[in-house]
Amino acid sequence: MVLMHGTHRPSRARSAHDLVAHGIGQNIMEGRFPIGSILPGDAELMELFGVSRTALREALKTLAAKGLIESKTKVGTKVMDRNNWNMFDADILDWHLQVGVDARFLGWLFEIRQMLEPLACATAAVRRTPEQLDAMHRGLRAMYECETSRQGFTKADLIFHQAILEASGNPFLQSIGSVIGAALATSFTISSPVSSDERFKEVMQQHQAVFDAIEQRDPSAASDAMSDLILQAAERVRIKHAESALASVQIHTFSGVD
Amino acid sequence: MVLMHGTHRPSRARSAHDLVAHGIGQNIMEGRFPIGSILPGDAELMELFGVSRTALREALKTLAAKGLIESKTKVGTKVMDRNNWNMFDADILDWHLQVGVDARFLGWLFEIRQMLEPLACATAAVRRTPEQLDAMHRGLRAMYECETSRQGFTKADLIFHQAILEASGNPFLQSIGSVIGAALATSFTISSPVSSDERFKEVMQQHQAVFDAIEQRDPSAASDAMSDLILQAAERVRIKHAESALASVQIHTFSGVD
DNA sequence: ATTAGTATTATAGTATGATTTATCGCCGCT
DNA sequence: AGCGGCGATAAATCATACTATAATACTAAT
Repeated sequence: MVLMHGTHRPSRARSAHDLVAHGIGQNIMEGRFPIGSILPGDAELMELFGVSRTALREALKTLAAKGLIESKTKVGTKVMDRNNWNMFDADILDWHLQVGVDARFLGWLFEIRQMLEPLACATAAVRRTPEQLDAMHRGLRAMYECETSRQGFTKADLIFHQAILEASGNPFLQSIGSVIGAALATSFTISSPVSSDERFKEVMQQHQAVFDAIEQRDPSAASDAMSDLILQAAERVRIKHAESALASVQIHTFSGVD
Repeated sequence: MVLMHGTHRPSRARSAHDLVAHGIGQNIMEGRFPIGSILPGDAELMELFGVSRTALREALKTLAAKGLIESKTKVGTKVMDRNNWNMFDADILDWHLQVGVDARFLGWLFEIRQMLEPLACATAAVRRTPEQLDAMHRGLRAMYECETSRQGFTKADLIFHQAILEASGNPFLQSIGSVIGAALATSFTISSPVSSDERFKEVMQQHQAVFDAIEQRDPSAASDAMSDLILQAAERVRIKHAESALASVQIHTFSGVD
C-alpha cells in the first residue's frame, strides 16, 4: 500500500553529483538496484546519468558515507544491507518519502518519535534556557498564524519540535530533526491538521500543553503531553493498531553531568 | 604544519580519501578547524595531506554527506554547526572517541541509550522470531566465555545488544548499533566489566534477565531489565548525578502495523 | 550620493585521460 | 585436491584543463 507518492519537486538546478546521488539513492529505495547486488560499473553509470567520472565518484562517495553502498576494487560497488544504512540521515529519509512510504514505515517513524520526543521534552523542561523557551514560543505562534496553509503549518510545527530538541541539550537528540520532519511531512499529507477548525484547535491545544509544561519546568507533565500529542497524531493516520503491543512502560532515566 | 598525526591504531592500509576524511574529521572534532570557520581551499588541503584533487574532493564529499561541512562556490568550505552533524554516524562517533570524550558526552550517550534500548527490548520481546532469539543467545554465551579479555567481552556485548535491536524490527533502531558500540567501548575503557569476579557476575545477571524477559515475551519486564542494566552501567562510570533530573517518567507507546 | 548594472576574479565544480593498485579467476604445478 | 603464480579487470588515484558560480569591486546613470 503506497500512502504517499513522490512529490517530484522541480529539482531546481542542483549540482551534478547531487543529482546522481539522489538518482542512485532513489533507485536503491525502489529496489531497482536490489540490496546485495552489484550496481553497474563506472563506465555504465557515467553513461546512464550523463556525467563524468569525477561527478559520479563523488556521488558514490556520498552514498558510501551514508552506509548505502560499499566499493571494493575488482568486485564492484555493492548495495549494502538495510541495517548498515543510516536511517537518521536526511537524504535517506527524503528518498524514502519520494519513493513512497507505506504504513509500516510510517509506524516505525512514530515508534521512534514516541521513544525520543517525550523524554526530550522532559529533559528540555529541566534544562531549557529562557532563549530556548522563546524559540519554542515563536514556533508555536507561527503555527497559530498558519491555519490555512498546510505547508506553512508543517514548517512551523517542525520549528517548534526542533526548538524542543535543541533545548534538550543532547546533541544526539538535536540531530534527529530530519526524522521528525519526515514524519510530519508524511502524516500531514495523509491527513491535514488544518482541514477543519476543530481539528486545528485540538492540535494546537496539545502543542500548547507541551509548551506550558516546559515553561513551568515540569518534566513529567511535558513528557506526558508530548506522548499524548504523538499518540493522537499516529491515530489520525491510522497507524495505531487495535491491540497495542506495549500498553504502558515505566521508564527510568537520569540527568547527564552538567 | 602537519595536521594528520597518524597516531592510534595501525590503520591497516586504508584508502587515501579515507585517511583524509578522518584527518579533517578529527581536526574538526578537536576544534582545530573551528565550527563556522572556512577551512583551507582545495590547493592548500591537497598539499597538507599530500593527495590529489580527486582524493581530496571525495573526502570532502564524504564529510559533507555526514553533515559536517558544506561547500559553496566562491565562499569556500564551511564547517557546519553541531546540530547539522549526524551524530548517529559511525565515523563521527569514532572521531569523537579518538579525540577523547568528556563526562558530558558520555552522559549524552547513556541518555540516548536509556531512551531507546528499553523500549527496543519491549518491542523485541513482542516481535522476536526464534532465530533472532537464538542470535541473542549466541551473544550472551560469547559474553560468558570472555571473562578474561576486555576486548572480546566488549565485542560480544555489542553483538548481544545489536541482536536485540535487530529483533525490534524497527530499521531506525537497527541503525543505532554504532551508538551503543561507542558507549560500550568508552565505558569499558573507564571501568572494565571483567575486572573482578563479582562485577562480572553482576553484569551477566543483568544481561541474563534481559534475555529471559525477551524469551518469555514479556515486554514490560524486558524494558525494566534493560533500563536497570543501563542505569547501573552509567553509575559505574559515575555518570549518574546526585540529583536525578528525571526520576521516573511514564511512557506510552504502541505497536506499529505489522 | 545612491542605486543599478556590469566586469573582475577567486573558488568550487566538472571533464578527460593516463597511471597505479588491488583483487578475482584461471592455469599449471606439486 | 590443494597451493601458488600470472594475467585480466575494475576501481583508486593522479594530473591537468576547463566551466560555472557568486562575492567583490568598479562604473555609470539617476
